[in-house]
Amino acid sequence: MTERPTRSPWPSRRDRETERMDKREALLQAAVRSFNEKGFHATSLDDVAASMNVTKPTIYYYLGNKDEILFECVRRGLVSIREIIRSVEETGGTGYERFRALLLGYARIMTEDFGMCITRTADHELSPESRARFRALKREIDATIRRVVEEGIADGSIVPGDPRIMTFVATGALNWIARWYDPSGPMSAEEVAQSCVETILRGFRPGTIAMEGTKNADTGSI
Amino acid sequence: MTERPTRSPWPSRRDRETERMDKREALLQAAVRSFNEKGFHATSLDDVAASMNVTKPTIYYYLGNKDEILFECVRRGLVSIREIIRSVEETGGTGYERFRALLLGYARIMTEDFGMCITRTADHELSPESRARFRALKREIDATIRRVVEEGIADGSIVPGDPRIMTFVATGALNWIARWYDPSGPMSAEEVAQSCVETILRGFRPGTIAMEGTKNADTGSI
DNA sequence: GCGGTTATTTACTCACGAGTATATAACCTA
DNA sequence: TAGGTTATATACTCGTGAGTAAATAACCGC
Repeated sequence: MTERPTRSPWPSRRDRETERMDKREALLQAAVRSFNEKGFHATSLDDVAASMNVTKPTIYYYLGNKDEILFECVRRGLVSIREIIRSVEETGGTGYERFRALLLGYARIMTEDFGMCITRTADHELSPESRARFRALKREIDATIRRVVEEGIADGSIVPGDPRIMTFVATGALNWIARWYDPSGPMSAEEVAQSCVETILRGFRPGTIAMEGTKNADTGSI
Repeated sequence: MTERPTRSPWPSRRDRETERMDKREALLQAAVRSFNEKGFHATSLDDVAASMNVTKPTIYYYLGNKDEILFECVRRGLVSIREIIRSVEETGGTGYERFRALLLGYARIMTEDFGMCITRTADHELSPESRARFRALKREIDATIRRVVEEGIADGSIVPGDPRIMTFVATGALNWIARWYDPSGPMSAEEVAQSCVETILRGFRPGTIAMEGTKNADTGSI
């Protein structure tokens, strides 16, 4: 997307570097799509390669072995979540407000390829080393969210309860999006994210006092 | 557990039949445990057999092929859920009351082997035929729960909203139990089930009017 | 247009694990 | 104790797919 003048037939060094990255990205995309669609084990690297009109060794050249590929996929998803959380943490506001913004970001990521890959990937599909890193990242995210819940309870903006369970319930409901959301379905990713988060926060019992709009600007809805 | 007098060394026909069923059950248990722990693909039937001191052909004798075994595991979990739902449907009460009882039963099953297997199993791990039956069962359960939500909204006992999303959020949060619950951890299955359901129903915003006890008798808590 | 680097392919190896044919043991019945 | 049925094991086949060695093509700078 960098604008350059009339393309020379002799690509510059920078072009070649970009091309290399593009190829890498394309292969990773093809891999994550296949992992999500058919599952990690049922995905053969031959097929992934073929889908991009190359052969298996090319995949090894760009991405490494199958375990490294899967780990890179979930890593990206988890890093996205971590970044969302980090940016929310900086905004300030009550625990509840931060929790809400954070869940919204989390939910959006769950509708994307790398995000979906996180919850579709079971720990034991990764090598022991990757698994340890995978778990560590998840634990870190979990701990951060839990802390926000605790702060919300402390400042009275979130209903009291067991923060561990509350975190699992909220993230569990969002993780599940990755298992049922269909981009070609009737709802957009953004609609799904917003309505899921609203439902989680609101609960099922009537009698809640406040009722926030579903589409207020501060959530950055499209 | 059936009490019989001093055991004869010549087993009756009935004993032999029972023994056969016991063996079948034991093998199925061994299989589902391994599926849950190591994943379907990483589980070899040789290992399952070895864990019960037999060899692979014995598994085929009692249980059929790997796909049939997995399907039987998820089938059992789903049938349990269906039965819970059916029994709740008969009790009557407001939509909310039935919804609550139903989620509680659902949550309990999610802490058990066959229940866990449901959410740990991705559709594509099953053969096309089993997958179709798996999906049909899940759809049926989902539709029933959604109907209860709709009835609750209609009778004013459940907060208004999109019943589809509400069902996915509630069941998603409970499905996730199967991914983090550790029987050897600090909380009992019953405690987990109750607190998760409470959290889902209550939501996160302060200001809810009623506050039900977590351990009232009508939920059949242990 | 030569030498070296970068990119990609062909053509393998190798292990693993599902599924099965066949033997055989155990045991029950007549 | 013979003959049949039930239960279990041995010892294989076979496909699949990860991973790699080695050849080769493409291209770049000089």
